[in-house]
Amino acid sequence: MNILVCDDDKAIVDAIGIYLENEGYQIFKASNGVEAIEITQENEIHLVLMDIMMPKMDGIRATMKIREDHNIPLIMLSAKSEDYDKILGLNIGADDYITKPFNPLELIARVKSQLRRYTTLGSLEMKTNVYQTGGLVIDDERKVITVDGEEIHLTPVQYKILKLLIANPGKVFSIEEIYEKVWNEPAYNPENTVSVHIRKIREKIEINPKEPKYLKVVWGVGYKIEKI
Amino acid sequence: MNILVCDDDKAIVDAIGIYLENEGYQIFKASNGVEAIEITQENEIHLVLMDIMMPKMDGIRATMKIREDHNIPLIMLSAKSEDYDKILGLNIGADDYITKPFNPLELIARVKSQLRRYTTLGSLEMKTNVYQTGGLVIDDERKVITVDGEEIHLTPVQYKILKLLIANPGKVFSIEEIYEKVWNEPAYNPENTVSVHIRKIREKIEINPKEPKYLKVVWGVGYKIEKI
DNA sequence: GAAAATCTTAAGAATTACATAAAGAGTTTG
DNA sequence: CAAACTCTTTATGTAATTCTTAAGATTTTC
Repeated sequence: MNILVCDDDKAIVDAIGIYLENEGYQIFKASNGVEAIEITQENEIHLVLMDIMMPKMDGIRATMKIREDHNIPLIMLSAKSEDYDKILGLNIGADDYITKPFNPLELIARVKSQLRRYTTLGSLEMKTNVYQTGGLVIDDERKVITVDGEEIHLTPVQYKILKLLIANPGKVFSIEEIYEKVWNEPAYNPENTVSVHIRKIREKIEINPKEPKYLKVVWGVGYKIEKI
Repeated sequence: MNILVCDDDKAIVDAIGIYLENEGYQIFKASNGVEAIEITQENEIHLVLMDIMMPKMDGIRATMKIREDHNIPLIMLSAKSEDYDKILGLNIGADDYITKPFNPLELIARVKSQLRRYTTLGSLEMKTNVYQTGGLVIDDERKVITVDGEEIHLTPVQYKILKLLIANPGKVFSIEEIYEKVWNEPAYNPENTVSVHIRKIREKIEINPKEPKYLKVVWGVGYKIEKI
């Protein structure tokens, strides 16, 4: 995420820059409105922190100018704590207003809040939880499994075992581990039980169960899903 | 635009209500978190103003709960001006934070700022509130359900269940999930209750309830509406 | 290459989850 | 306040899944 920090006081720009870089953001710096506009035009900026009082072009006019072309979140930053300025700033298109001096943690929280809204809006629950290896796909939200595009049906236990394995592709799970993770209880005599389920899963997902392509045994250790 | 104002101090709710109604907004009022959640579920709310300290359920928990289902702008409103609370509020999903006492003009400016962002961003969501799959259509605005053009009648609980499922087509919901989302309370012994309602819904929306076309069971997991 | 260990396969019994019907409790409506 | 409707509970039937048992096949060990 790229953030533009614009203030004529270089010390403030640097300080904010350090806080935000610690959070993993990429920082662009400007010291007046003209520079800020140029930077937004030449780079993909995801959020702007804009001081109001600046030489050349002040933050209010710069904000209006930026808003002509961009819809990114913009937080105003100013020593003026008078309400009139806040209201003006918010009315011309700022998304938030922070008065100096400010608590760095609050600044970061507000930046994150704006970015969260900007990036996740409309995509509430876009996490689809899909695991895949080779032609084997498992959609955990819809509880649907497909092999080479063809939908197959697994029973609940079979599904849980397969999901455990495919969620950690390549990792070998012992029979005890599988039993405990899937059943959520200590394994009593899991060998046969688990192996029967493995068999059933193979019947369904493997073209040739004798030579499994996905669900492989590791002799004396356990089973794994091959990472393809 | 509908705005929910939630505060246990009725005087504040009314005052805010007057300011916002003057701006042309429709106001909904709640005096604690539980009421707030109910209102967001039963009405189309576009913005929430949420106090933090309230009886029954505080604003922090109410915000988290609302965020599970809704992505609308939410402004926190609190006498606590300590930074910690601001940061917490913003981090759990609030879009803004205003400390009491506040300037009404600032409040309005922040409300407008949030709504501007919410409505213009991503051409937001001319949410039609009409869900459809195959010949099954549910118009949540008018609360009307049709199957192949023919209108059918569902009871409130049946309606909520069906809406939950069809709003997330293909997604499987466990019986517990259904119970908790629809009844808004922890599931005590939901199996029978839910399955009876499922039966009733099927009687009404399925041509042949024995072989449901829309409302399918996923064995050992839950129910889903088939995405057609 | 034989013995031991590990894994695979099959089928039926036991268990669990779901479907359905019907009755009683609670709620709303006229 | 009675009728109608809705929701929940109980009981029973049905279908799907899981477990157990046990024999056969494969791999490893000595």
